[in-house]
Amino acid sequence: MANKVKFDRDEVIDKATLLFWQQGFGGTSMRDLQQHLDMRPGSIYASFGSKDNLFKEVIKCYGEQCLQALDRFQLDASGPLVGLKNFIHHVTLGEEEPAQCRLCLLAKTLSELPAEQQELIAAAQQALLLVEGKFEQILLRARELQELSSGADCQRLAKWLQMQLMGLRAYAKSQAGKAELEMMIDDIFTSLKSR
Amino acid sequence: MANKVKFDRDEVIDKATLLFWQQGFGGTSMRDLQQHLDMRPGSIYASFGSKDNLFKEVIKCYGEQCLQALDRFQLDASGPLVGLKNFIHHVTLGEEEPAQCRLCLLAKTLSELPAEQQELIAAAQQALLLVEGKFEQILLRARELQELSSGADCQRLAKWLQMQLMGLRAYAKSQAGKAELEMMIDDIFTSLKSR
DNA sequence: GTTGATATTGAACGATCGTTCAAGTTATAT
DNA sequence: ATATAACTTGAACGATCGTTCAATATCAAC
Repeated sequence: MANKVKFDRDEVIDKATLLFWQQGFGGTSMRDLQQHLDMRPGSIYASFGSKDNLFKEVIKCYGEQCLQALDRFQLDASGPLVGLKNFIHHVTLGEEEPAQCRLCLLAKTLSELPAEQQELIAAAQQALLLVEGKFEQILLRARELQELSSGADCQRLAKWLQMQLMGLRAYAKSQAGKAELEMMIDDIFTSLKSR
Repeated sequence: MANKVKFDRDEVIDKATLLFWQQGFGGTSMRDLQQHLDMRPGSIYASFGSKDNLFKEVIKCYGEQCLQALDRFQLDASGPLVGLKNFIHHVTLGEEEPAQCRLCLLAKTLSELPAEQQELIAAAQQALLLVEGKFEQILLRARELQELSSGADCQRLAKWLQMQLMGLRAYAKSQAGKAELEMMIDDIFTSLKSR
């Protein structure tokens, strides 16, 4: 059934995502990609056009997968805030991914790219906005279910949460203490509820 | 008085810091440095040994300058927490530095470097630890002056503050809204005091 | 089986990377 | 003035960068 000639685009993008995530955009060479994707340069360029374009697709897929993961954690949890907390646990302390991937790829991208790479920066910012929007949706649902006070400004809380998550994941790279991260996650939700 | 032959080491390191800060370690080539430092490769290598070593000195100086800035803001402020807040205002919203420098160079370095660059990573982590220690000192003084509750765990609060600052500066790169950042800084100090 | 379209291959391009070093320049001491 | 030490210069090295393209392999259609 599987087409042996034309590669599986999704699988290739997943592998590229992992590489870029671990090594950054600038730190990942086309030769790295050739090796890990098991593709020759001509094939990569025929399919994606350029390293920039491949990365743009990676960013887009990564953002979509974040949204999907948020939805998945919502379905599996007893309430919106619990689902949110499980998601945060997963991205900061989850162990299936390599250690280099504790940082959000989108934040890492914004941190790394110079101002000239306008298109890639915009792609990462756009993906982050979508995640923030999903946060807001979830928080709105939490407010409806009275997990948050009825006066909570969910848009503001979503921004706050996004900022917290960026800080948490950056801090995880500087001080790996698992127990401290757990405490901080608890603190984040405590401060979230008291607004 | 000034020696015309031997360059001013501090000035050179400051210029290198700015370059690395704006472009990252990997994104800054020796030729970039040669141009901005107005030094030829031989001179740079005679003085610093390698790009890695130059960067290690940059990291060290940057960390020390952070500590000095924290002290300076303490002296200029009416109280410890006000000085801390002014410092945070300065690093997230200060306009003398280029926009690319909103991120902490140390956090940016940890985000960018691959695991193989063990020495540089350790240098950045060490500098971050010193900053966190200074935070703790300041918070302890705030507790003595009853700006914090007598039961406040200042070591934990220092970690919390470090994490907040990383998040704030990362978020500043994704959503530049100045008013939102102001609000978030207020929120950080509100949550700080209520512990 | 032959044909035409489509996809893959890998050698090669010019540019740029971090780094080296022999030659040249400048300051100091006699 | 001259010798010595200290420092700077810039061409050049091999490696690697992102990318191209003519040659080759594989597919579907007749």
